[in-house]
Amino acid sequence: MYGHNGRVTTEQTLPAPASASCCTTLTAEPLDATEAQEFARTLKALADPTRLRLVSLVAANNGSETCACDLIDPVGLGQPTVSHHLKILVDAGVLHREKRGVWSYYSLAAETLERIATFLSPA
Amino acid sequence: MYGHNGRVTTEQTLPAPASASCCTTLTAEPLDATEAQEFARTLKALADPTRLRLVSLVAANNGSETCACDLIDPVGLGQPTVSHHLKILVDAGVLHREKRGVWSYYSLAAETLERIATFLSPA
DNA sequence: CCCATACATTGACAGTTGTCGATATGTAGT
DNA sequence: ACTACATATCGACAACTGTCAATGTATGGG
Repeated sequence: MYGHNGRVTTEQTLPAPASASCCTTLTAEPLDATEAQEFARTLKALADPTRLRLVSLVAANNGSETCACDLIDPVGLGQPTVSHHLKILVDAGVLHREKRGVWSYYSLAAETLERIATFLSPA
Repeated sequence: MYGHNGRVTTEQTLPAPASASCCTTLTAEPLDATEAQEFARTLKALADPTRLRLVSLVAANNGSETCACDLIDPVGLGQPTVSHHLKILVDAGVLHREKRGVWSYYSLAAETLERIATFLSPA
């Protein structure tokens, strides 16, 4: 996989955030195994201190665009490691990536965060 | 640990959900490493399909109390495994445990869910 | 006192994850 | 073409995780 045609921008490894989970909430009714797995996947992407910091850095920088190079120093890890974390966040639909020139610009996927937040919201 | 006085009810392995993070949100300003680690810990507890189902089962059963025995069949895993997951959820402050007689009753820690939900809420 | 029951803990094991150094890929400038 | 640079991918490795079978611990009933 990972064709070499260079047109990988804004990749969407997932077909979509799935349909059934549009209004599902954790505390309303018992989750079936499929819903559980789906939400666990997104939560897993967020459940890492480095990735939380990456998301917060991108979000805080909302006005101007954030490229990967701006994210390496703040988190204090190697470039491949940061790239790895960003991929996980993009794959999970938490961040969007747009390649332009040599740079990759990241932006927040607010919809996903919103969805998870309301999913977890009790009552 | 785990004293044998039978009065282990509502154990609180954590001193408290920490103070600084009372109003912190993911998207407002960059998280420092400590805040990130703290939220990641709670998110990690939730980032597993089995544990999500356990929480939803407990929450859905809000009226009557939920004992561990009621949770084993629905998730289809062994008793030790379920016990293990419940411990993780209790340690993370997502569930409360109250031992009474031979049974352990679990209830939702809505505060924690609320806190995480508002933390993730964008804008 | 003994047994059945409910739950927790232990030890083991495969699978996953976070990190790194090395390398590959692609872009832009000279 | 060559070089410089930004980013992604690969391969490796230690650490962590989810699961189970076996065992431990405590409670209540005879």
